[in-house]
Amino acid sequence: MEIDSQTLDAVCSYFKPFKAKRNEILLNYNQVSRHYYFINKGSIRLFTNTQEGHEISRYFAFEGNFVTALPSFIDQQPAEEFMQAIESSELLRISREDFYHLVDTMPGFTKIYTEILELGFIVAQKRIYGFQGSDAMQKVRWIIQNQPKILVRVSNKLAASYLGISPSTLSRIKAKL
Amino acid sequence: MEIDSQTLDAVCSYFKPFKAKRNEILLNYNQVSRHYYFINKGSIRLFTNTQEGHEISRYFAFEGNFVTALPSFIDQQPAEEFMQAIESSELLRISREDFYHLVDTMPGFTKIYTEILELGFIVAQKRIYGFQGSDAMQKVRWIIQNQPKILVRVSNKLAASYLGISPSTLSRIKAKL
DNA sequence: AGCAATGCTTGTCCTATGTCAACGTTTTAG
DNA sequence: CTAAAACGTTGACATAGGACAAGCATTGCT
Repeated sequence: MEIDSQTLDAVCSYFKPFKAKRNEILLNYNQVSRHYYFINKGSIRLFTNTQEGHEISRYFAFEGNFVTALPSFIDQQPAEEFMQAIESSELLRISREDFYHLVDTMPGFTKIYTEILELGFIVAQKRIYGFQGSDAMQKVRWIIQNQPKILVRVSNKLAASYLGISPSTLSRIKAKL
Repeated sequence: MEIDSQTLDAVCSYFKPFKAKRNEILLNYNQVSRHYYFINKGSIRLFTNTQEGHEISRYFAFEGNFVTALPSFIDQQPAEEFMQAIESSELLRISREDFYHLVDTMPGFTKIYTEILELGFIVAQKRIYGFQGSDAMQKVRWIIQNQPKILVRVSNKLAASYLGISPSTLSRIKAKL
Protein backbone atom coordinates (compact mmCIF):
# COMPACT_ATOMS: atom_id res chain seq x y z
CA MET A 1 0.00 0.00 0.00
CA GLU A 2 1.25 3.47 -0.81
CA ILE A 3 0.39 6.60 1.08
CA ASP A 4 1.63 10.02 0.08
CA SER A 5 3.14 12.08 2.86
CA GLN A 6 0.32 14.59 2.81
CA THR A 7 -2.21 11.85 3.50
CA LEU A 8 0.05 10.36 6.12
CA ASP A 9 0.25 13.68 7.92
CA ALA A 10 -3.52 13.95 7.84
CA VAL A 11 -3.87 10.53 9.40
CA CYS A 12 -1.23 11.20 12.02
CA SER A 13 -2.86 14.44 13.07
CA TYR A 14 -5.72 12.43 14.53
CA PHE A 15 -3.41 10.59 16.91
CA LYS A 16 -2.73 12.32 20.21
CA PRO A 17 0.22 11.52 22.49
CA PHE A 18 -0.70 9.79 25.70
CA LYS A 19 1.48 8.64 28.57
CA ALA A 20 0.76 5.79 30.90
CA LYS A 21 2.53 4.84 34.11
CA ARG A 22 3.61 1.34 34.96
CA ASN A 23 0.59 -0.75 36.01
CA GLU A 24 -1.84 2.02 35.11
CA ILE A 25 -5.26 0.77 34.12
CA LEU A 26 -6.20 2.38 30.83
CA LEU A 27 -9.60 0.75 30.60
CA ASN A 28 -11.70 -0.76 33.33
CA TYR A 29 -13.85 -3.85 33.16
CA ASN A 30 -17.12 -1.96 32.93
CA GLN A 31 -15.93 0.84 30.71
CA VAL A 32 -16.56 1.19 27.02
CA SER A 33 -13.49 1.30 24.81
CA ARG A 34 -13.29 4.71 23.10
CA HIS A 35 -9.73 4.85 21.78
CA TYR A 36 -7.37 2.87 19.63
CA TYR A 37 -3.78 2.99 20.88
CA PHE A 38 -0.46 2.75 19.12
CA ILE A 39 2.57 1.91 21.24
CA ASN A 40 5.65 4.03 20.70
CA LYS A 41 7.37 2.76 23.80
CA GLY A 42 6.35 0.33 26.51
CA SER A 43 3.88 -2.50 26.64
CA ILE A 44 0.20 -3.08 27.23
CA ARG A 45 -1.83 -6.10 28.11
CA LEU A 46 -5.49 -7.07 28.04
CA PHE A 47 -6.72 -9.30 30.81
CA THR A 48 -9.67 -10.33 32.90
CA ASN A 49 -10.34 -12.37 36.01
CA THR A 50 -11.77 -15.82 36.48
CA GLN A 51 -14.52 -16.48 38.97
CA GLU A 52 -11.82 -17.69 41.38
CA GLY A 53 -10.01 -14.40 41.08
CA HIS A 54 -7.13 -15.48 38.89
CA GLU A 55 -6.04 -13.29 36.05
CA ILE A 56 -6.20 -14.40 32.44
CA SER A 57 -4.17 -12.39 29.96
CA ARG A 58 -5.45 -12.41 26.41
CA TYR A 59 -3.09 -10.13 24.54
CA PHE A 60 0.28 -8.45 24.97
CA ALA A 61 1.24 -5.51 22.77
CA PHE A 62 4.70 -3.99 22.42
CA GLU A 63 6.41 -1.19 20.51
CA GLY A 64 4.89 -0.75 17.08
CA ASN A 65 1.67 -2.61 17.88
CA PHE A 66 -1.86 -1.26 17.88
CA VAL A 67 -4.07 -2.22 20.77
CA THR A 68 -7.52 -1.67 22.20
CA ALA A 69 -10.23 -3.74 23.82
CA LEU A 70 -11.51 -4.47 20.34
CA PRO A 71 -14.80 -6.21 21.06
CA SER A 72 -15.91 -3.24 23.14
CA PHE A 73 -14.45 -0.77 20.67
CA ILE A 74 -16.51 -2.41 17.94
CA ASP A 75 -19.86 -2.78 19.63
CA GLN A 76 -19.58 -0.13 22.37
CA GLN A 77 -20.60 -2.49 25.11
CA PRO A 78 -18.71 -2.65 28.43
CA ALA A 79 -15.34 -4.20 27.78
CA GLU A 80 -15.48 -7.09 30.24
CA GLU A 81 -11.73 -6.91 30.25
CA PHE A 82 -9.01 -4.61 31.54
CA MET A 83 -6.37 -2.82 29.56
CA GLN A 84 -3.24 -2.07 31.51
CA ALA A 85 0.21 -0.62 30.90
CA ILE A 86 2.77 -3.19 31.98
CA GLU A 87 5.62 -0.70 31.92
CA SER A 88 5.44 3.06 31.77
CA SER A 89 4.56 3.68 28.17
CA GLU A 90 4.41 6.33 25.50
CA LEU A 91 1.35 5.92 23.34
CA LEU A 92 -0.52 7.57 20.55
CA ARG A 93 -4.26 7.28 20.58
CA ILE A 94 -7.09 8.07 18.23
CA SER A 95 -10.71 8.46 19.26
CA ARG A 96 -13.27 5.98 18.00
CA GLU A 97 -15.10 8.68 16.04
CA ASP A 98 -11.94 9.78 14.27
CA PHE A 99 -10.94 6.18 13.66
CA TYR A 100 -14.19 5.28 11.95
CA HIS A 101 -14.17 8.59 10.15
CA LEU A 102 -10.89 7.51 8.59
CA VAL A 103 -12.21 4.02 7.92
CA ASP A 104 -15.23 5.46 6.13
CA THR A 105 -13.48 8.16 4.16
CA MET A 106 -10.00 6.89 3.38
CA PRO A 107 -9.86 3.81 1.20
CA GLY A 108 -6.40 2.93 2.47
CA PHE A 109 -7.56 3.09 6.03
CA THR A 110 -10.54 0.89 5.33
CA LYS A 111 -8.10 -1.71 4.21
CA ILE A 112 -6.03 -1.30 7.33
CA TYR A 113 -9.05 -1.93 9.49
CA THR A 114 -9.93 -5.03 7.50
CA GLU A 115 -6.40 -6.27 7.94
CA ILE A 116 -6.48 -5.60 11.66
CA LEU A 117 -9.60 -7.71 11.93
CA GLU A 118 -8.29 -10.47 9.71
CA LEU A 119 -5.06 -10.69 11.63
CA GLY A 120 -6.80 -10.56 14.99
CA PHE A 121 -9.07 -13.36 13.93
CA ILE A 122 -6.27 -15.53 12.62
CA VAL A 123 -4.17 -15.05 15.75
CA ALA A 124 -7.13 -15.94 17.95
CA GLN A 125 -7.78 -19.11 15.94
CA LYS A 126 -4.18 -20.16 16.20
CA ARG A 127 -4.24 -19.66 19.91
CA ILE A 128 -7.35 -21.79 20.29
CA TYR A 129 -5.85 -24.63 18.29
CA GLY A 130 -2.40 -24.14 19.76
CA PHE A 131 -3.57 -24.39 23.36
CA GLN A 132 -6.55 -26.69 23.39
CA GLY A 133 -5.61 -30.24 24.13
CA SER A 134 -1.99 -29.35 24.82
CA ASP A 135 -0.22 -29.96 28.08
CA ALA A 136 1.83 -27.28 29.80
CA MET A 137 5.06 -28.30 28.08
CA GLN A 138 3.52 -28.09 24.64
CA LYS A 139 2.02 -24.69 25.38
CA VAL A 140 5.40 -23.34 26.39
CA ARG A 141 6.97 -24.74 23.23
CA TRP A 142 4.14 -23.19 21.25
CA ILE A 143 4.67 -19.75 22.68
CA ILE A 144 8.41 -19.97 22.08
CA GLN A 145 7.64 -20.68 18.44
CA ASN A 146 4.79 -18.25 17.96
CA GLN A 147 5.11 -15.37 20.40
CA PRO A 148 8.65 -15.50 21.74
CA LYS A 149 8.53 -11.82 22.69
CA ILE A 150 6.11 -12.58 25.45
CA LEU A 151 8.50 -14.78 27.36
CA VAL A 152 11.26 -12.23 26.98
CA ARG A 153 9.32 -9.10 27.80
CA VAL A 154 6.84 -9.95 30.51
CA SER A 155 7.10 -11.57 33.92
CA ASN A 156 6.67 -15.29 34.40
CA LYS A 157 3.49 -14.58 36.24
CA LEU A 158 1.93 -12.71 33.34
CA ALA A 159 3.17 -15.18 30.77
CA ALA A 160 1.66 -17.98 32.84
CA SER A 161 -1.66 -16.15 32.92
CA TYR A 162 -1.55 -16.05 29.12
CA LEU A 163 -0.75 -19.73 28.82
CA GLY A 164 -3.39 -20.78 31.29
CA ILE A 165 -0.94 -22.48 33.62
CA SER A 166 0.26 -21.56 37.09
CA PRO A 167 3.50 -19.63 37.59
CA SER A 168 4.89 -22.63 39.47
CA THR A 169 4.29 -24.90 36.55
CA LEU A 170 5.83 -22.45 34.11
CA SER A 171 8.86 -22.19 36.34
CA ARG A 172 9.23 -25.95 36.53
CA ILE A 173 8.88 -26.34 32.80
CA LYS A 174 11.44 -23.68 32.00
CA ALA A 175 13.85 -25.57 34.22
CA LYS A 176 13.40 -28.64 32.02
CA LEU A 177 14.16 -26.63 28.86
CA MET B 1 -29.00 -2.48 5.88
CA GLU B 2 -31.34 -2.39 2.91
CA ILE B 3 -30.83 -4.26 -0.31
CA ASP B 4 -33.19 -3.96 -3.25
CA SER B 5 -34.35 -7.22 -4.73
CA GLN B 6 -32.44 -6.66 -7.94
CA THR B 7 -29.19 -6.37 -6.03
CA LEU B 8 -30.10 -9.35 -3.92
CA ASP B 9 -30.66 -11.44 -7.02
CA ALA B 10 -27.31 -10.37 -8.35
CA VAL B 11 -25.63 -11.44 -5.16
CA CYS B 12 -27.47 -14.73 -5.01
CA SER B 13 -26.55 -15.61 -8.56
CA TYR B 14 -22.96 -16.04 -7.42
CA PHE B 15 -23.91 -18.76 -4.97
CA LYS B 16 -24.05 -22.29 -6.41
CA PRO B 17 -25.89 -25.18 -4.77
CA PHE B 18 -23.66 -27.84 -3.32
CA LYS B 19 -24.55 -31.08 -1.58
CA ALA B 20 -22.46 -32.86 1.00
CA LYS B 21 -22.89 -36.32 2.46
CA ARG B 22 -22.72 -37.10 6.12
CA ASN B 23 -19.08 -37.08 7.28
CA GLU B 24 -17.83 -35.82 3.95
CA ILE B 25 -14.63 -33.82 4.18
CA LEU B 26 -15.14 -30.55 2.31
CA LEU B 27 -11.65 -29.27 2.90
CA ASN B 28 -8.55 -31.17 3.81
CA TYR B 29 -5.78 -30.15 6.16
CA ASN B 30 -3.36 -29.25 3.40
CA GLN B 31 -5.84 -27.69 1.04
CA VAL B 32 -6.40 -24.01 0.48
CA SER B 33 -9.89 -22.74 1.19
CA ARG B 34 -11.49 -21.47 -2.03
CA HIS B 35 -15.17 -21.17 -1.18
CA TYR B 36 -17.42 -19.57 1.34
CA TYR B 37 -20.41 -21.74 2.26
CA PHE B 38 -23.91 -20.94 3.40
CA ILE B 39 -25.85 -23.72 5.10
CA ASN B 40 -29.40 -24.23 3.92
CA LYS B 41 -29.76 -27.54 5.67
CA GLY B 42 -27.41 -29.64 7.74
CA SER B 43 -24.34 -28.82 9.78
CA ILE B 44 -20.63 -28.34 9.31
CA ARG B 45 -17.69 -28.35 11.63
CA LEU B 46 -14.11 -27.19 11.52
CA PHE B 47 -11.58 -29.29 13.36
CA THR B 48 -7.99 -30.38 13.56
CA ASN B 49 -5.95 -33.00 15.38
CA THR B 50 -3.58 -32.74 18.31
CA GLN B 51 -0.16 -34.35 18.19
CA GLU B 52 -1.63 -37.24 20.18
CA GLY B 53 -4.26 -37.77 17.51
CA HIS B 54 -7.25 -36.35 19.32
CA GLU B 55 -9.65 -34.13 17.48
CA ILE B 56 -10.22 -30.51 18.45
CA SER B 57 -13.34 -28.87 17.04
CA ARG B 58 -13.17 -25.12 16.64
CA TYR B 59 -16.50 -24.19 15.08
CA PHE B 60 -19.93 -25.66 14.43
CA ALA B 61 -22.23 -24.10 11.86
CA PHE B 62 -25.91 -24.86 11.35
CA GLU B 63 -28.79 -23.78 9.12
CA GLY B 64 -28.48 -20.11 8.23
CA ASN B 65 -24.80 -19.83 9.12
CA PHE B 66 -21.91 -19.00 6.84
CA VAL B 67 -18.78 -21.06 7.18
CA THR B 68 -15.36 -21.56 5.69
CA ALA B 69 -11.83 -22.17 6.94
CA LEU B 70 -11.45 -18.43 7.22
CA PRO B 71 -7.76 -18.06 7.97
CA SER B 72 -6.94 -20.05 4.84
CA PHE B 73 -9.66 -18.29 2.85
CA ILE B 74 -8.08 -14.97 3.78
CA ASP B 75 -4.42 -15.66 3.22
CA GLN B 76 -4.60 -18.62 0.81
CA GLN B 77 -2.25 -20.74 2.83
CA PRO B 78 -3.00 -24.41 3.56
CA ALA B 79 -5.87 -24.55 5.99
CA GLU B 80 -4.25 -26.62 8.75
CA GLU B 81 -7.77 -27.65 9.63
CA PHE B 82 -10.51 -29.83 8.23
CA MET B 83 -13.98 -28.81 7.23
CA GLN B 84 -16.51 -31.60 7.43
CA ALA B 85 -20.24 -32.09 7.00
CA ILE B 86 -21.60 -33.57 10.20
CA GLU B 87 -24.91 -34.53 8.61
CA SER B 88 -25.78 -34.69 4.96
CA SER B 89 -26.17 -31.06 4.05
CA GLU B 90 -27.50 -28.70 1.42
CA LEU B 91 -25.20 -25.79 0.93
CA LEU B 92 -24.71 -22.74 -1.22
CA ARG B 93 -21.20 -21.74 -2.00
CA ILE B 94 -19.47 -18.78 -3.60
CA SER B 95 -15.95 -18.84 -4.95
CA ARG B 96 -13.31 -16.70 -3.32
CA GLU B 97 -12.91 -14.60 -6.46
CA ASP B 98 -16.60 -13.85 -6.65
CA PHE B 99 -16.74 -13.20 -2.94
CA TYR B 100 -13.99 -10.60 -3.04
CA HIS B 101 -15.43 -9.20 -6.23
CA LEU B 102 -18.60 -8.48 -4.28
CA VAL B 103 -16.62 -7.14 -1.34
CA ASP B 104 -14.75 -4.75 -3.60
CA THR B 105 -17.65 -3.60 -5.73
CA MET B 106 -20.73 -3.68 -3.53
CA PRO B 107 -20.63 -1.31 -0.59
CA GLY B 108 -23.23 -3.35 1.27
CA PHE B 109 -21.19 -6.48 0.84
CA THR B 110 -18.05 -4.80 2.08
CA LYS B 111 -19.91 -4.12 5.25
CA ILE B 112 -21.03 -7.71 5.49
CA TYR B 113 -17.47 -8.91 5.27
CA THR B 114 -16.40 -6.47 7.95
CA GLU B 115 -19.18 -7.71 10.15
CA ILE B 116 -18.23 -11.33 9.56
CA LEU B 117 -14.70 -10.55 10.68
CA GLU B 118 -15.81 -8.50 13.67
CA LEU B 119 -18.17 -11.20 14.83
CA GLY B 120 -15.65 -13.95 14.28
CA PHE B 121 -13.12 -12.05 16.28
CA ILE B 122 -15.49 -11.35 19.14
CA VAL B 123 -16.65 -14.95 19.33
CA ALA B 124 -13.06 -16.16 19.39
CA GLN B 125 -12.21 -13.76 22.20
CA LYS B 126 -15.17 -14.87 24.24
CA ARG B 127 -14.19 -18.45 23.81
CA ILE B 128 -10.65 -17.78 24.99
CA TYR B 129 -11.86 -15.99 28.09
CA GLY B 130 -14.72 -18.39 28.62
CA PHE B 131 -12.56 -21.49 28.59
CA GLN B 132 -9.19 -20.50 29.95
CA GLY B 133 -8.91 -21.13 33.65
CA SER B 134 -12.30 -22.83 33.82
CA ASP B 135 -12.84 -26.38 34.98
CA ALA B 136 -14.95 -28.83 33.02
CA MET B 137 -18.15 -27.95 34.87
CA GLN B 138 -17.77 -24.24 34.14
CA LYS B 139 -17.07 -24.90 30.49
CA VAL B 140 -20.26 -26.90 30.17
CA ARG B 141 -22.23 -24.15 31.89
CA TRP B 142 -20.60 -21.66 29.57
CA ILE B 143 -21.58 -23.53 26.45
CA ILE B 144 -25.14 -23.92 27.71
CA GLN B 145 -25.28 -20.15 28.09
CA ASN B 146 -23.45 -19.17 24.94
CA GLN B 147 -23.83 -21.89 22.31
CA PRO B 148 -26.66 -24.12 23.49
CA LYS B 149 -27.26 -25.37 19.94
CA ILE B 150 -24.03 -27.29 20.04
CA LEU B 151 -25.11 -29.54 22.88
CA VAL B 152 -28.44 -30.19 21.20
CA ARG B 153 -27.26 -30.76 17.67
CA VAL B 154 -23.97 -32.60 17.84
CA SER B 155 -22.81 -35.79 19.52
CA ASN B 156 -21.27 -35.77 22.97
CA LYS B 157 -18.02 -36.75 21.43
CA LEU B 158 -17.91 -33.73 19.14
CA ALA B 159 -19.13 -31.34 21.81
CA ALA B 160 -16.40 -32.64 24.11
CA SER B 161 -13.81 -32.01 21.41
CA TYR B 162 -15.01 -28.41 21.27
CA LEU B 163 -14.86 -27.96 25.03
CA GLY B 164 -11.45 -29.51 25.34
CA ILE B 165 -12.59 -32.23 27.71
CA SER B 166 -12.93 -35.99 27.27
CA PRO B 167 -16.29 -37.54 26.33
CA SER B 168 -16.25 -39.41 29.64
CA THR B 169 -15.94 -36.20 31.59
CA LEU B 170 -18.70 -34.54 29.59
CA SER B 171 -20.94 -37.52 30.23
CA ARG B 172 -20.24 -37.42 33.96
CA ILE B 173 -20.87 -33.68 34.15
CA LYS B 174 -24.14 -33.88 32.29
CA ALA B 175 -25.27 -36.47 34.82
CA LYS B 176 -24.70 -33.93 37.61
CA LEU B 177 -26.88 -31.33 35.88
C1' DA C 1 21.05 3.74 48.35
C1' DG C 2 18.02 1.11 50.92
C1' DC C 3 13.88 -0.93 52.18
C1' DA C 4 9.57 -2.80 50.91
C1' DA C 5 7.13 -5.20 47.80
C1' DT C 6 6.95 -8.26 44.28
C1' DG C 7 8.38 -12.17 41.85
C1' DC C 8 10.85 -16.76 41.24
C1' DT C 9 11.81 -21.40 42.65
C1' DT C 10 10.93 -25.63 44.73
C1' DG C 11 8.90 -28.81 48.15
C1' DT C 12 4.69 -31.39 49.67
C1' DC C 13 0.18 -32.56 49.08
C1' DC C 14 -4.25 -33.18 46.71
C1' DT C 15 -7.80 -33.19 43.29
C1' DA C 16 -9.81 -32.92 38.72
C1' DT C 17 -9.75 -35.16 34.83
C1' DG C 18 -7.66 -38.17 31.41
C1' DT C 19 -7.10 -43.23 30.09
C1' DC C 20 -8.73 -47.64 29.47
C1' DA C 21 -12.01 -51.14 29.52
C1' DA C 22 -16.54 -53.31 29.70
C1' DC C 23 -21.11 -53.23 28.57
C1' DG C 24 -25.51 -51.73 26.82
C1' DT C 25 -27.80 -48.69 23.46
C1' DT C 26 -28.40 -46.21 19.35
C1' DT C 27 -27.35 -45.25 14.70
C1' DT C 28 -26.22 -46.18 10.09
C1' DA C 29 -25.59 -48.21 5.74
C1' DG C 30 -26.58 -51.76 2.61
C1' DC D 1 -34.45 -55.16 8.44
C1' DT D 2 -30.42 -56.52 10.10
C1' DA D 3 -25.51 -56.64 11.15
C1' DA D 4 -21.89 -53.85 12.25
C1' DA D 5 -20.14 -49.90 13.79
C1' DA D 6 -20.27 -45.92 16.54
C1' DC D 7 -21.65 -43.84 20.70
C1' DG D 8 -22.76 -43.17 25.71
C1' DT D 9 -22.16 -44.47 30.41
C1' DT D 10 -19.73 -45.89 34.29
C1' DG D 11 -16.02 -47.92 37.15
C1' DA D 12 -11.09 -48.34 38.54
C1' DC D 13 -6.84 -46.33 38.18
C1' DA D 14 -3.00 -43.07 37.14
C1' DT D 15 -1.13 -38.49 36.78
C1' DA D 16 -0.45 -33.60 35.39
C1' DG D 17 -0.62 -29.76 37.39
C1' DG D 18 -2.91 -26.60 40.86
C1' DA D 19 -2.69 -24.82 45.84
C1' DC D 20 -0.01 -23.40 49.38
C1' DA D 21 4.03 -22.13 51.81
C1' DA D 22 8.82 -20.97 52.71
C1' DG D 23 13.02 -18.94 51.41
C1' DC D 24 15.73 -16.42 48.23
C1' DA D 25 16.38 -13.06 44.56
C1' DT D 26 15.03 -9.11 42.06
C1' DT D 27 12.79 -4.94 41.33
C1' DG D 28 11.30 -0.46 41.97
C1' DC D 29 9.77 3.36 44.53
C1' DT D 30 11.32 7.84 47.31
